[in-house]
Amino acid sequence: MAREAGSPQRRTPLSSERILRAALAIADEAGLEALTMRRLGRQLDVEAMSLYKHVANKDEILDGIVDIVVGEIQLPPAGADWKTAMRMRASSAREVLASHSWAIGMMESRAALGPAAMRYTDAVIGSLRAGGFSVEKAAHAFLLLDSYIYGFVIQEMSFSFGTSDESADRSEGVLEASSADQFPHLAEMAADHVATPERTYADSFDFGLNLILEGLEAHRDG
Amino acid sequence: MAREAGSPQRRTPLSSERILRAALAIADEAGLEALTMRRLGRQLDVEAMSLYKHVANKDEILDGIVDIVVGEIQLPPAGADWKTAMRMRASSAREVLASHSWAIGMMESRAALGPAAMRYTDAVIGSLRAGGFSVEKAAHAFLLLDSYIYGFVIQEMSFSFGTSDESADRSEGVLEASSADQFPHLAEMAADHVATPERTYADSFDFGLNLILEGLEAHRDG
DNA sequence: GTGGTTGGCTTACATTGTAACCTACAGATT
DNA sequence: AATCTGTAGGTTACAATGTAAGCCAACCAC
Repeated sequence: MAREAGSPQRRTPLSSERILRAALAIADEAGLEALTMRRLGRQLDVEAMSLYKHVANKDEILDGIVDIVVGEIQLPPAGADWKTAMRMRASSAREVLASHSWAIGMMESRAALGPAAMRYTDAVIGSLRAGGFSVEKAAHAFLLLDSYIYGFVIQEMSFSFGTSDESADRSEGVLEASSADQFPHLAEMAADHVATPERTYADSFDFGLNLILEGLEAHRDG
Repeated sequence: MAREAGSPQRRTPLSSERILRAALAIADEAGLEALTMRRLGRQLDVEAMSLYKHVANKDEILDGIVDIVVGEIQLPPAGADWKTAMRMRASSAREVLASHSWAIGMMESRAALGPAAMRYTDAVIGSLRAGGFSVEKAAHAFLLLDSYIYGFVIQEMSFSFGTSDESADRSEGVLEASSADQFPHLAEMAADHVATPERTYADSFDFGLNLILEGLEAHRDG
């Protein structure tokens, strides 16, 4: 089981980075509920308890992988004007969060910002301030934009019938059987959505984002 | 241990409603992680396994209490114009979700809409359609508004230092020690926030909500 | 060398969700 | 009334989880 060519019997030593990297891989491939200490140990070819020599507990691992994910989000480019900067970081955030679909659910519980989250937050606020927003307006804008991004990803995830087979069955059943008469507007919209599978979400995201950006521009120094 | 005065030895029988009600109480009072089948049984003066005569599994309970919470959200009043209707249901949603702070974290994982969620969704869409939105525009508006609401509550929760003691310590420490020079914009904003404890969130919520509503009005039949 | 630190292993335990089975009583049937 | 049957509860048991405690071998500075 030698990993390094250099010393034949020696495997590459553990480290918190290696642990986090492996934890992230498991969460991405098998879901957050599959991320157990024992499985993480197996992945790293090590006993579960050995992990505790490098991390305090599982929560620290969870905090760590969330911060890694946040670190993948593209920072708003320093030179660009605030609107395009926000557009870029927003679509990057949506992309990143959607590709680690478990991450959104953790943002809520994990309170303290990791280093990447601080960097990200600071950069976003900086971009807004440079664009002419007062501290207070920048706070409002930041909260508004991030609320939209997070909330959108949540909904995008929870409506994702199309990948899951049984949920498709269930939702189709529910929508067909009962709601046609009981919930006419829901049925109408669902019927409209059937034709357009996923393109709609990207459109919707851009629609909302543009609406918010235009609104912010109008209120920028109100 | 008789509960009913009528028959002295007989306790009030279990039912899925009673179980859900008790589960909701536990989650509210002690947090979602305190909601275990054994504790739920204890609360109802019953063995844990007896619960399974009324619910299929724990997930069904979780789905159930989420739907109860959604049911607490005030539906958009049918008569009112769409803007005030949206304003009312949005602030009700924020209030309800904030008072069951565990609920937001579950919206993401639980895919299928429960009956209350369907009623709610249908009513919101109906209100928008009645206000002159096309099916497509109503879908956009719905997604935008709900994204904002959910995302806002998430951030409101995760920034809630003030109740938790240790998180206050931590965040203050982090913000003071390292970030003053490394993250100047973050520090600046944090300093600004120190003076205003919670009033700011209500203001911010209204600001964003108004901005979105105005934007939607402009795009209503674009 | 030697003594200490360190990174891994082993064992163990409390807590979780839940499967399988048992029991006693409420009503229906005879 | 006597019997049957379904059901709401209890009991036991098990596998999986996070993690505390202690052990040991290999490396390090001296």
